[in-house]
Amino acid sequence: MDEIYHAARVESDAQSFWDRHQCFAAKDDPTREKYYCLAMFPYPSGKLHMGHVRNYTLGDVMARFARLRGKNVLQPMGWDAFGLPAENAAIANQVAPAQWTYANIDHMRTQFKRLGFAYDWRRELATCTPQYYRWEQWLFTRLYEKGLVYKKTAPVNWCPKDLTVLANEQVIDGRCWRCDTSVERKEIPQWFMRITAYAEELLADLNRLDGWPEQVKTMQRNWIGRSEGAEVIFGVQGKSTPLKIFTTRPDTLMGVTYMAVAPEHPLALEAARTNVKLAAFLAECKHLATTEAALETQEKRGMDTGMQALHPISGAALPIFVANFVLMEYGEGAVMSVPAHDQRDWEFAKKYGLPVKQVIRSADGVDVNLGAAAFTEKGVLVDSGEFTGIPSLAACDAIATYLQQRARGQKRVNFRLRDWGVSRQRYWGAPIPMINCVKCGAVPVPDKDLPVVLPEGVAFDGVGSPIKKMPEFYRTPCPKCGAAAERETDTFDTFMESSWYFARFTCPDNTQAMLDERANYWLPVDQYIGGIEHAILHLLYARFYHKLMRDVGLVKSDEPFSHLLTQGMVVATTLYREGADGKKIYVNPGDVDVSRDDRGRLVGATLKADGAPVLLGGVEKMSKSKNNGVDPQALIEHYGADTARLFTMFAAPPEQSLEWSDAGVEGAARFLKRLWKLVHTHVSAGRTSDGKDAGGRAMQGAIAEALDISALDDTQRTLRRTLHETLEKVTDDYARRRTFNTAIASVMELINALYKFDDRSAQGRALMQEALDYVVIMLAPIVPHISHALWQALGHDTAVIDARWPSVDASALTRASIELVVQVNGKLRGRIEVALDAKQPDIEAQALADENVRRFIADKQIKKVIVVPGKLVNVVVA
RNA sequence: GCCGGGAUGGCGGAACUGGUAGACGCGCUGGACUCAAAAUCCAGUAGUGGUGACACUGUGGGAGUUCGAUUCUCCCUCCCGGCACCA
Repeated sequence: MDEIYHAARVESDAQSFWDRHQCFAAKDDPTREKYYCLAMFPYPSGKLHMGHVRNYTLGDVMARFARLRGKNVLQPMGWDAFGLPAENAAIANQVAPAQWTYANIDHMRTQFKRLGFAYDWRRELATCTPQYYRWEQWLFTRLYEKGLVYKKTAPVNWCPKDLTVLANEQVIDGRCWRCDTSVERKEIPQWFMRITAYAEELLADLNRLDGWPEQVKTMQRNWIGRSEGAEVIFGVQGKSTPLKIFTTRPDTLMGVTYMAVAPEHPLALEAARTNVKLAAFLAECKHLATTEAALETQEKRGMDTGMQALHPISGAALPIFVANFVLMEYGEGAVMSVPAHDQRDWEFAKKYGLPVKQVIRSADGVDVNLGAAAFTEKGVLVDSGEFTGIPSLAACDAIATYLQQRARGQKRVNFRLRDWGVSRQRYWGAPIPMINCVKCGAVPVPDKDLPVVLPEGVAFDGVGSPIKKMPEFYRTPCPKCGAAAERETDTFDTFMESSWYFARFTCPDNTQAMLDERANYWLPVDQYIGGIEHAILHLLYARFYHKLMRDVGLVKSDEPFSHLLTQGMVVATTLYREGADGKKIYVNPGDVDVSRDDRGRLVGATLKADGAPVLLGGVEKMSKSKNNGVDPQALIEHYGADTARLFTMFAAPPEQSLEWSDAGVEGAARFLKRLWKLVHTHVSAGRTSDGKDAGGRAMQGAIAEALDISALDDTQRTLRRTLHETLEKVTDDYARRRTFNTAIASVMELINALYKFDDRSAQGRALMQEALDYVVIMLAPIVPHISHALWQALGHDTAVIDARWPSVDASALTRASIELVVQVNGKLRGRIEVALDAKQPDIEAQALADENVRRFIADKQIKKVIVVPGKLVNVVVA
């Protein structure tokens, strides 16, 4: 064993050992308990950033821990390879998206390997290959046959100057990010997946996901947004088509004073044909991005259409307004407005001078002041005809029943969840396998013609998708009638690929089917790890997809991920300069020199290239678009993979967001050096007699004699108790709490204790051997390379990855006495040492005898004494 | 705007079920070793007062529950994530 720790050598040795022995090639083995550990696969953006290192180290730690506990582990890796950044890179660098993507994958794969992750690389997949996306196309056509896929118009962000569809990310303050033109909403036909058909099940099954964080389940519940209420049908004066709405408060129906419809609603469009001012208002409403945030924070505005709705019970005529906050794709594109009992309606009514009619009073008789705000609580109905005097809850039922009997409405459950729009008017994605025939309509591509391959060698001019200008791609005969037809040139949302990759990893080599029986051995994923930013969209779509695959007979389980760990984001300060047009040009933290105040806070930064200052933005998620990712490459090259892994695990608990700073890495490196030195000192003290090597040659055999627990002295016994207490804590931290930072801290404490334990006796060395063996195993999931080397140095014939996690020796944990804290009125005043089995009166007496405690009690009267066994005594005085 | 989180020394964080606030690490200060530096080792390190034992204050701000609150409840401030076309 070398005296000095050489990370680079140790790491390449360990990695070539794992390679040589195919250590991480997962084999289906129904006789063994399987453990499928998966970290969300990366988008190949170019190079790894710190968020990746954190994410994949977490996964690797859990996979390696499971292996030490005897599980049959699968841990694969692949690439979420379709997406917008490849198109941006294509425009910026004149390189085809495919070429750019594959080059990034190659680079990032090398970086992954350098970090020593225990992946089964034989299963690697990239979603941009036809071998992968053909099955997604295949499933889509199955779902079309089942009626779970349909086409309808939906709005997109449209730049009228560039004549192109923009992603939400490309709309900045309502304007196109390239040309600054005000963006418009444009309705175009798009494909949808009927996720709403699974809304009830997606909601209900959250209750069975015991291994998921409560906050994620809450977010998904709120997103699905199940609400009970009623559908109400209002007549429209002079029209045959009624106005249908949904409300969660049918009890307030008698308080409706006006109706509000979306700017795209047929009634609005009709009214605008003869009303110039209204037409102008509708045009203005188009200049709004498609995001809900933009919708909810804009000024609420409206305009009277001049049309009248007819109240379904009273028959009263109600004005119909167009309102910019009502959206066509939510529900029916229309709402009933009750200003007295809904705050948004109240504000709108105040603004436009509409009547406010109270129909609910508070149940406890407190006066309601509608001059100040709406009264939104439930209560008792007033001024509501035959429903007057009924409490809200009962009134909801009564009114719904009344409406149903007259065919003017009914009880209904409504979901906030909307169907999933999967069409993208972009190039770098999986082609949607549909053909549009003038005669037959939309026709799915037959199985024998799949996959529909995306042409890769394309020229990219930045305006629209290249395949929309390639007749050789889109011209094709109709599979049904044979007439000339056109392929769909839109591609799938990239969430499609990431919704089923976890299943494909179980059988990536199958060229005949999407999945096979192997999926049922490995699925569901036992541990899924990924950023909290995916709490809703990705995780909900993946759950939906899993149920779709189940219902076409591909998998047997109901849910894809039994345990979920949502890692906090790695965040960093953003740095930028303002361009000539006022737009922010983001600068990478690696390209600047920073200055800090004496408290270590960032106060300024200058660009290395020109020495001139750059501006400080907020602290945000590390991302490509904000250019605030920290490149871990230099860190790995300088200190090694183990130090990088150790530091990212030590810096914060996994679920917490982590603001990156380079400080502290040194401490992780120092710890590994101390560990190495400790083992080296122990090993170089020589082998036991049965080790038989006085000449210092490499050899097999024990380094220390067998441990005889009964022969230990007090100091040795104390150390052994510390060792087993540490093992107990670390095991719990790994298995239950997943707080690897505290596990590392405990091992650091143990190492500090081992440094102080200077005992060259035979039993002292035997104890040191046990301690070092355990330390190496406890650290092996986090720093696998150095552990590999140290395990061998400690005289083991087998590799540490094949070791078994040790068990706590309960007998080592016993102690004769315990320290209790003594408080007076809740403040710490003393400590006492009591026997483990001490009785309460004896403990009280001992506590009251403490000198400092008596000082604080003085002549005051003792009201009571609280004894918390094993913890403390609190004396309460008057 | 809505939904979900977060805030603890100079810094990252610990305190797991309401029971010793600040484990572990970084940084800093002093010392040892060295011609010197680096590395390493030892000691100290929340603030204020005190030579000291120790005392008082202290977990974003305000109120409350409790013998006892970083932890539970209510209100507020700021920060972060998501909001359906970034992934």
